[in-house]
Amino acid sequence: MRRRGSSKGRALDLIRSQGPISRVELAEITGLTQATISNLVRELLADGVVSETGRGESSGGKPRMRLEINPASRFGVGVDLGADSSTFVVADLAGTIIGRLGIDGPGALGPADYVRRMADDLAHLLDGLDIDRAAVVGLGIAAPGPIDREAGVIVGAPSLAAWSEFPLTAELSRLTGFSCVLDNDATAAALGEFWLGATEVGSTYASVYMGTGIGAGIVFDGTVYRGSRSNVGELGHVSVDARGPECPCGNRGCVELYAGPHAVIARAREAAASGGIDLEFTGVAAADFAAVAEAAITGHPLALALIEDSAEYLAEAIVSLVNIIDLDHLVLAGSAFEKVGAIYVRTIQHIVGERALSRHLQHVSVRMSVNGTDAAALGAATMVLQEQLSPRSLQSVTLA
Amino acid sequence: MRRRGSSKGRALDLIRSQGPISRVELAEITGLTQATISNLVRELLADGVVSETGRGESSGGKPRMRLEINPASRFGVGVDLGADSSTFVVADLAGTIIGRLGIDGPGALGPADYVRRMADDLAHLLDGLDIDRAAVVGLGIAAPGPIDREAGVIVGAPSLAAWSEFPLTAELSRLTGFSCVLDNDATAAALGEFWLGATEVGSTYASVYMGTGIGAGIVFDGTVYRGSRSNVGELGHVSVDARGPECPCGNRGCVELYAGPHAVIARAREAAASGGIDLEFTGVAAADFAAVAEAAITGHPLALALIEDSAEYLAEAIVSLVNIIDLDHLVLAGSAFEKVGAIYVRTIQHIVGERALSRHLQHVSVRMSVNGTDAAALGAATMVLQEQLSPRSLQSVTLA
DNA sequence: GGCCTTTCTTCGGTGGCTAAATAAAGCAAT
DNA sequence: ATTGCTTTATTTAGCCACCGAAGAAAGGCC
Repeated sequence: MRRRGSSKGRALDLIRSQGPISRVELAEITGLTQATISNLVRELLADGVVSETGRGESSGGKPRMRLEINPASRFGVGVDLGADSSTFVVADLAGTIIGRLGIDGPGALGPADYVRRMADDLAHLLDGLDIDRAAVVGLGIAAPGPIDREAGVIVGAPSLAAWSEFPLTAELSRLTGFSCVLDNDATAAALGEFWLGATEVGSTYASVYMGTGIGAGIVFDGTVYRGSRSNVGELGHVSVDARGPECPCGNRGCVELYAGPHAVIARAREAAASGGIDLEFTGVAAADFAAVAEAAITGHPLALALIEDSAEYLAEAIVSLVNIIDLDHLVLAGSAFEKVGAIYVRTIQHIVGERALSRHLQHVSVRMSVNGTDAAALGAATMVLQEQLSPRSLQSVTLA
Repeated sequence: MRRRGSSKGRALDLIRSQGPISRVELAEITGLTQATISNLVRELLADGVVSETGRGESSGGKPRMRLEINPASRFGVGVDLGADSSTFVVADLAGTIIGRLGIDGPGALGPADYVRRMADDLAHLLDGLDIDRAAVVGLGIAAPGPIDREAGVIVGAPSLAAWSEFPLTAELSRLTGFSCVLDNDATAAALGEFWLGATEVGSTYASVYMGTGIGAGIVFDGTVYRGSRSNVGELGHVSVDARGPECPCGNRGCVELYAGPHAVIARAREAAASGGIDLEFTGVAAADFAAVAEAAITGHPLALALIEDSAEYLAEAIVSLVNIIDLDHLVLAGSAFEKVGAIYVRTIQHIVGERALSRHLQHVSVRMSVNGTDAAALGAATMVLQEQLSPRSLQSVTLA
C-alpha cells in the first residue's frame, strides 16, 4: 500500500517543519531508505527549495549534513477576504510573512470593482518587496463559506451575498496572472497551523476560526478534510438550542447567535443603552467586537461576562464537534481571538475537559494559533505553496 | 501519487459491488490498463474469490467474460454486542447472511462468562452451517463506544460499564481461534452499507445507528473515518440544548436524552401512568421501544407523537452533523428503526433539507440501511472480510 | 474462407522504491 | 602517517506494480 502524497513533498514537509535535519533522520522518520532519501534530497537541492547548511556534530563517523529549507526560493500569496476588511500576506517557504497589507472590505463596492482593487493592491505590495516575481507560486484566497471550491466562487456567505455568482478565482487569476485557489477561511487557518509545524504530524486537529462568523477547519494527519463539497466545519451553525431562535441560515439556535461577534456586540449595545457599560460603536463588527474585548481585558466586569458567555457557548458547540470527529488538538484562530484568546482558551479547555465523551481516553489540547490574526491569510498562502510543492489530498483519491 | 488500498482489493470491491462485470469495464472504472486488470483478475481467480461465469453479449467482437464474486469462498463472522441482546451473523463474500443467531445480552453475567458463552454459541452456529471452517477469515465485533480499538476493549460504554477493563478481542480470539477486531457499532453499520454496494463509491456518507444509544459512522470515499482514537461519531452526545439537563456522559442536553429509545420509553411510561396510552413495559429497552413503535404505526396518536418528537430531535442533531462534515448521504440503521424507520427518514429528510447550511448546493439523501436491524453485525462481518481481502485505511497512513 | 472487431494476454519498458555494496569523511589507537 | 573503525552518502542491481504496444483468441459478417 502506498501513502498518499509524493515522497518528495513529504521530505520537504519534514525539512521545513523539523528544522535543520539530516538525511539519516529523514530516512528514519519516513521509513524510506537512505538511498531513496538521498535521491529525493538531490532533486530538492536542484529545485533550489532546500540547501545544505553545514555539518552536524559528529557521532563517531562522518558527520551528517544539515538540510534546511531555502525560505527565499518560493513565495506564496494569501488573502483573507472578509466583509469588513481583507488582509494580504506574502509568505516565504518557511511560512514567514515577508509582506502584509490590510485593506478595507468591499463595503459598497461590487465584486468586480473590489477584485480590481485587490489586484492593484497586490501589485503594489509585491512591487515593494524585493523578491523574484517568478518565485511566487500562486494566490490563495480564504473566504467565509459556503464556497464552491471547484468553481472558485463564494456561493453562500451571508456577509458576501453579492459574490454568489462572481467567478472569483477566474477573475483574480486573469488580473494578477497567478494561479488562484479558493478555500474556506477556517480550513486555510488549519492548514497554516500544520504548515508551520506547530502541530505534530499524524494528529487529528481542528482550527476554530472566528472572524465575524465561526468556522472550523479539520486536518487529519496533515491532510485537509474537505468533505463532499469543501463545506466542512460550519461550526457557527451547529445548534446549541435546537428549539431556539431562528438563524438566517435556516437552522435554529446556531451557536453563532450566542457566541459570535455580532451577538456579543448586540448584547453590549443593549448594556450600553441601559448604561451598564460605556462603549462607542462604529457599526463595523470587527472594530466593535475589539472594543468589547478591550473592555473585558481591562477589567470591565460586564464586558468580561459577555466574552465569557460567548466562550461558554462556543465551547458547548465545540464539545459536539469533538464528540463527532474525535480530535487530538484544537487551535483557535481569527481576529476575534486577538485580544481575548486566553479567555476562550481557558473556558474551552475547561468545558471540553469536563464534557467531551472521550475525555477519559485522551486529552484534547486547546491553544491559540501560532499565526494569530493572520492565520487565514497565511494559511491561504501556504495552501498554494503546499499545492505546488507537496501536493496531497484525500478528496482527489477515488476508489473506483 | 498512488491510491490507498491495493489495486487487487479495489478490483475485488468492484466485482463484488458492481455485480457481473467484465475486465474491460474494470479497466474503465479503475483507470488501470486492461493488461493490469487481466493480471489482477488472474490472481483473484487463483485465490478462488472470483469466478468467470459465462460470456457477456457480443458487441461485434470477442464477447467479454463475466466476472463474479465467488460468495462461498470466504466467510466473515460478525457480532453486534449489546447490553440487552447480541446478534451473530455469518456472511459470505457477497454479504449475504448465511447464518444468524440472536442471544440475550450479558445481563448479570460478567464479561468473562459472557464471552465464554459467546464462543460456545458461535461454535454451535458454525457447526450448523455447511461451510469450510478454514474459509472463515475472522470475527468482527461491533459494540457501543467509546472503545479502544487497538487494545480491543470497550472502555466507556455506559451500558457495558463492567467491560471497561476486559480484554475483549484477546479473549474471544483465544476462545474461538479467529482473529478478532473490535469497532464501533455505528462505524460497522456504515461499513456494511458500503460493502453491500448500496452506496456509490466516492461519496461521503454517514450511518446513523440507533440501538439503545445513538452513534454515527462516517465513511469517506469507501474508507471508514476513525478520527484520532476511533471514537468518531458520538452523535448521541451532540447537544441539542447546551443549557439543558445533565447527561450521564458529562455533557448537557445530549440528543440521546430527547430522542434516544430510553427517552421515548420514559415518556411513554409517563403517558401510560396517566392513562394516555395502554402499553406494557418489560424493562428491556429494545422491547419497550418496539412496543411504542408498534403502537405508533398502528395509529396510536400519542405513540406517534412520541416517535415523531424523537425523530425531530434526532434530525436537529443530524443538521449539526451535516454542517460539520458535509455529507452526501445519510443512512439509518439499527434496531430502533426497525418498525418506524419510515417516520424517521421522512422527518430527518425534511428537517435536514430545510436547515442544513449547504442545502442549496447539494441534496443530502436520507434512507434506511439496506441491512436493517442486522446492519452492525453484518458490518462487523464485512469488516474482517475487507481487512483480509481489500485492506485500506486512512488511519494507518502516517505522514511522518 | 477471409476480414473486421473486440477481448484478453504476452512482452518489453519505466518509475519509485529496496537491499547491498561502495565511496567518503571523520575519530582514535598505534 | 597509517591502519582501523564508525557513520554518512552514493552507486548499483534488482524488485514490483504498472503502462503501452503488439500479438493471440473468439466471435460476427461478407
